[in-house]
Amino acid sequence: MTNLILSKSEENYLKSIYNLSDSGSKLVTTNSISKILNIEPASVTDMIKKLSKKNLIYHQKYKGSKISKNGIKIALQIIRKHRLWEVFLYEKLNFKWDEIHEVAEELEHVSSDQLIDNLDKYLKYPKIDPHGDPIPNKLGEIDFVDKISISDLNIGQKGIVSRIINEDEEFFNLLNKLKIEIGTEIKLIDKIEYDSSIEIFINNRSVIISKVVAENIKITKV
Amino acid sequence: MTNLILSKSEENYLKSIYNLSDSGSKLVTTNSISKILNIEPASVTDMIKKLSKKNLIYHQKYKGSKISKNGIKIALQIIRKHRLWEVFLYEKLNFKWDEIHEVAEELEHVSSDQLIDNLDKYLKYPKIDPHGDPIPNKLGEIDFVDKISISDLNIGQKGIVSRIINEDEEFFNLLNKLKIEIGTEIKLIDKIEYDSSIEIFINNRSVIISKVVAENIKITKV
DNA sequence: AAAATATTTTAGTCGTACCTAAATTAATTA
DNA sequence: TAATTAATTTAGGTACGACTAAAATATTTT
Repeated sequence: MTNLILSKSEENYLKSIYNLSDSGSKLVTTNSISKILNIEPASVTDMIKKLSKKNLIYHQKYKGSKISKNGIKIALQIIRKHRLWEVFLYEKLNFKWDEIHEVAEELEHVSSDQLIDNLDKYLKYPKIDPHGDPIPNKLGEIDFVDKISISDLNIGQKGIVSRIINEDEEFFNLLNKLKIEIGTEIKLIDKIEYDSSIEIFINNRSVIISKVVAENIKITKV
Repeated sequence: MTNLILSKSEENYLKSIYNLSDSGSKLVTTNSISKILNIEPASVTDMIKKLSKKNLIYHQKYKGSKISKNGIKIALQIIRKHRLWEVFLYEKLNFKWDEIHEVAEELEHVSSDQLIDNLDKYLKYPKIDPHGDPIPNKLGEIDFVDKISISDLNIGQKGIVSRIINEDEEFFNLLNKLKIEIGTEIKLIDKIEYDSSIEIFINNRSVIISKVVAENIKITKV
């Protein structure tokens, strides 16, 4: 039951369902899939039936969908491809950090195990992609490092930037200006109650960042 | 009229029509497309209508199809992508010579100009792919070096292997055994009338190769 | 708890890209 | 040149993956 071939659409649905499911634990609603894929709910229902029949998800009418063991396995392989291609685009082809996602969305559907294994080797078996997201290995094993938002730190605590969530260019420019990248050390100076913005110390100076920005920069404590 | 987006199928048809047309000069029959793509003639007729409507080919009922200026332009871009990916797979990912075609067939349909331009740069603007086929540049310009078959040489004449046509593993193994690759010098010793096989001198020894093999090894005269 | 609202599913369509069977046109052979 | 054969097109059908409109179910509000 592992070697079934999925269409590009099926792969995209499965990936989205996995991403919405909190590593496979949560029920996923039809509406949430509809929103993330920009496809009408009625169409989502159709695909849910298809994926159910293939035992990639379990579906209870009007309740929601849960991704199966095998579904997770396949989703992780798609995510692995996506993130390896992102590393390739970023490191070898000099794509900007905010340009890689879109192209990787296409490359991830090219189906060749040899291709992805050789690419992995060529890139020296990277553990994270340029956003800081972990790359599953060939067996689907993945490092779940628990990452917290900057605002979860206590005042005075330090952390290392380990994941940057947002993908648009504006955000990318802001990070560039602040010289924030994966690996940058951050110290929380103060939380401003008024608008939930926070003051942090990076690169030898203190700056204030908004709540939204803070939420999109994940860190690991040191 | 240049920036229309084509489906994977449309791209495959267009590429096949170009390849069958002798660089755009010859009329291409519905049957020949059917054979090369392994698609029934009736289906080919459907697609011919579609491509005609988009002015990528000209079609005369019951006569044949001719690829248009714009069709050639697009076909050459697809071929460019295919060959650049072949270079990448061969040189960077250590694919074998006979393994690259299939994967490149998929990669060629990934649509991103930035991707292909940066790949080109990364590969140092290669002029030929691992089979010896010329790679069109960004503008669609391509080196048409006239290549002849070994059997077109006169006895005693020398040539350099410049293109290897066949793609299967058996043929690859044979070439490996004979140590024939792109760049190898070949001298024609004799033509054997009986079965049209030919005797050649390579790597300091003489060998006899069959008509079929000879036809699949193209050379340039020295 | 009934009514109103939101979510999900069903039913019926549509374009794409393929198919088979039959009709039409072109090419070849007798 | 007439008959046969081959190539091509037309007509009608199918699976996929999307859609809209309407029905069914769940949730929230009054």
